[in-house]
Amino acid sequence: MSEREQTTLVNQVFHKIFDLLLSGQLPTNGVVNEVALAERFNVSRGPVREAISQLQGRGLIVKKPYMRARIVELSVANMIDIFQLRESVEGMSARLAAERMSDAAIDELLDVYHEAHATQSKPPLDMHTRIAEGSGNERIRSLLCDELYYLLQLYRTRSGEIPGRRNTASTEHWQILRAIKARDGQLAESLMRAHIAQATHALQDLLGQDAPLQPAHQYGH
Amino acid sequence: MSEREQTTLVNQVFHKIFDLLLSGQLPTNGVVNEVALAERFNVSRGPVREAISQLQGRGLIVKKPYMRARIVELSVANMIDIFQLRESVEGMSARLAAERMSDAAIDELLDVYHEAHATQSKPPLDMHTRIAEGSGNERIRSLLCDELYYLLQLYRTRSGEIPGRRNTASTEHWQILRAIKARDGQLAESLMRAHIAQATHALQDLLGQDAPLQPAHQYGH
DNA sequence: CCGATGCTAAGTGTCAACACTTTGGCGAAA
DNA sequence: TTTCGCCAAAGTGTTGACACTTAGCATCGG
Repeated sequence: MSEREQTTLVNQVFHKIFDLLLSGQLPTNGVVNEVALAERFNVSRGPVREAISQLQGRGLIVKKPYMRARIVELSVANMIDIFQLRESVEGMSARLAAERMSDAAIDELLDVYHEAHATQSKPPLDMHTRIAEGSGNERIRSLLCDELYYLLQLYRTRSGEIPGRRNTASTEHWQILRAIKARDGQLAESLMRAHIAQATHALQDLLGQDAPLQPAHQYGH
Repeated sequence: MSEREQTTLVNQVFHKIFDLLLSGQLPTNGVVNEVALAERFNVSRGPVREAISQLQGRGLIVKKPYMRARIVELSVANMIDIFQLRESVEGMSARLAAERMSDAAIDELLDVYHEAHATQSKPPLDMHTRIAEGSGNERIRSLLCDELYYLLQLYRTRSGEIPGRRNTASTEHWQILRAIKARDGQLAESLMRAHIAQATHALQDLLGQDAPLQPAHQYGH
């Protein structure tokens, strides 16, 4: 982590702020202070401003003109929104991957899966990433891997995993990969959607009983 | 349109640059010059920088660290990417709208449709926007109405409408609205997806024969 | 005692200047 | 003549200071 790209401060600051978000080390309340961060990183406010702007673009921070920036509410309701979005987009991603990935890439993906399954260490996110890359649709890949990725990561470290998922996820992944290998786009899409919808339902159950970590009001506009 | 919000220069500059993009008045090549724009608008480079950054976030401009920013390639291949993304997301949007919109909102939407159909003037985009708002999923609404909206608008003014669409679009819209009215989420999703997939196929046919306006290479990564 | 009004400090938006990188063209060597 | 490396000019990244807005607090009137 020490040898980041030496390009542009903005990127470095972006990741530093993100690391702070992940470890929960941001000022007691959810507010983000530009000058405080600038001093903390020994840079000017410009890069910090831009980094915050990018974090806003990725939905991690909410900001209105002269109001202070606040880190996004990670309410269950918000996560349901995100999972519904993922359900549709990752479904399409799987379909396209089944139709367009090269045979070599599919085999490599299967190998990676077997390794991960054997050691039980690899996070399942990697498979979703690879499928998105295999979709050949840059717009979809960017949405899943560049935009939503950070939000998901933040949610996972803040709220922990969704209960009772990890067991079933593995077999679901296997089925999806088989569908891709068989070049069955429709099936791959259905399986991927069901895979994510299951997590969504777990979240909806959570929402039914009580808010887990934070209040569940909208962040909305 | 003259009475914009008087908030923050960045927003004004953002829209001014976007208007320039729409009318094709950007320096001969596709490059975007910060200082030139700053002088043109009589503002400093800061706001222009941030506005460009936001345009980059919305995919209208591509930029790497020290390289000049360039306006995005509006190739047919890129548009296919976007339409595939829309197919999945707007499908989900229609499904959620069918399940969650209030009866009053649905009736109002039907009224708007009838008006538009009578005068034949309103752009169909408005219906998609309203359905996205009706989905109750802020993340999806934002993606469709805040991010993709500008790209679509830019493409339409640059490349014109997709041939042979406007006739069939109207009846397709009507079917989708009926499905929503009937609270049939599955049907609404299928119809919406078919509606957009049809446009996608028209684009793919275009891609098959010749690139219409601009070369069709990837804007990649 | 409680609520509204004006004030002060903190924070954000904007600006102009400085530092670094790229780009395109010129000249020297092969 | 062609190619490689250097150099100036243009453009982007970064900085610190200034202008404006908001949030919290004290004071005042009810």
